Amino acid sequence: MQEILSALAEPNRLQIVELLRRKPLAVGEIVERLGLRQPQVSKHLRVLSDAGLVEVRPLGQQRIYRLRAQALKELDGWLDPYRRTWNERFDQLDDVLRDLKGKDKERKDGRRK
Amino acid sequence: MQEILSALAEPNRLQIVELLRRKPLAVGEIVERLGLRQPQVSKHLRVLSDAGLVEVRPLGQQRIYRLRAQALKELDGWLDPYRRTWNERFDQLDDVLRDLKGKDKERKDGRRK
DNA sequence: CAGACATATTCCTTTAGGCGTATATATGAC
DNA sequence: GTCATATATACGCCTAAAGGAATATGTCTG
Repeated sequence: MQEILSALAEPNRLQIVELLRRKPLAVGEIVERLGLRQPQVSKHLRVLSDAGLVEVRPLGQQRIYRLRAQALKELDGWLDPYRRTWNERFDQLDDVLRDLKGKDKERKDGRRK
Repeated sequence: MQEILSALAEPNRLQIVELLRRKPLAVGEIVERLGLRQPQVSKHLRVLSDAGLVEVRPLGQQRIYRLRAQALKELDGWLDPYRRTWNERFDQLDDVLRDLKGKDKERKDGRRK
């Protein structure tokens, strides 16, 4: 998860991922579409690959990269517990206020849950 | 989006977010639970706040940080187009092979990763 | 007011990572 | 084999950003 997030955190890599959303591409195609230099694209693809976000298949002398759904599903799964939370009451601040003060202080502002 | 991702890419910050998933916390509580030093926690919270991932409310001399659902929803929304894709056929490689070669050569690479 | 507590900010050092250039590796055509 | 093409890797440079220590800011109590 950590690896996935830091892979996506780099702007050019995020662009690559979004490019690959449409369809798998060879390195050279990514190079020309993003206007980056070939070595940087290869390096970024390496990082994305290590993070499990893309996979490669050779086709002649070129390498076709495509997205791996699994990695994105992992990210999606990470969001799961948060989804549950933000549908309930997300402003539990008042509860915490009570926790922190706790010792039956008076509540002069009159706020309640 | 970019900002959200790079904020989450830092391991300690990701931990802070996961801590705050349960309930809002004061800075000092985060410090003791994560075993980090107070200035670093404040700095990380600053980054998270700039990215819109958390918000603060003062409570006496402490500051209560809590998650902002909105930011996570944004991330969730970013995944949307991918969700659609990975439910269909995600392995369009063969299509692309045909596109690139145009003629049907043999297909026996068989190598993985 | 002083003094405590909680948090934020500043300054400095160190490290991680991105970019550019050059080069290495691999495959196909001849 | 040589050459061309496609991609990967290595090396050095440079900037962003993380960590540490000290200090500033802010708030409460007496």
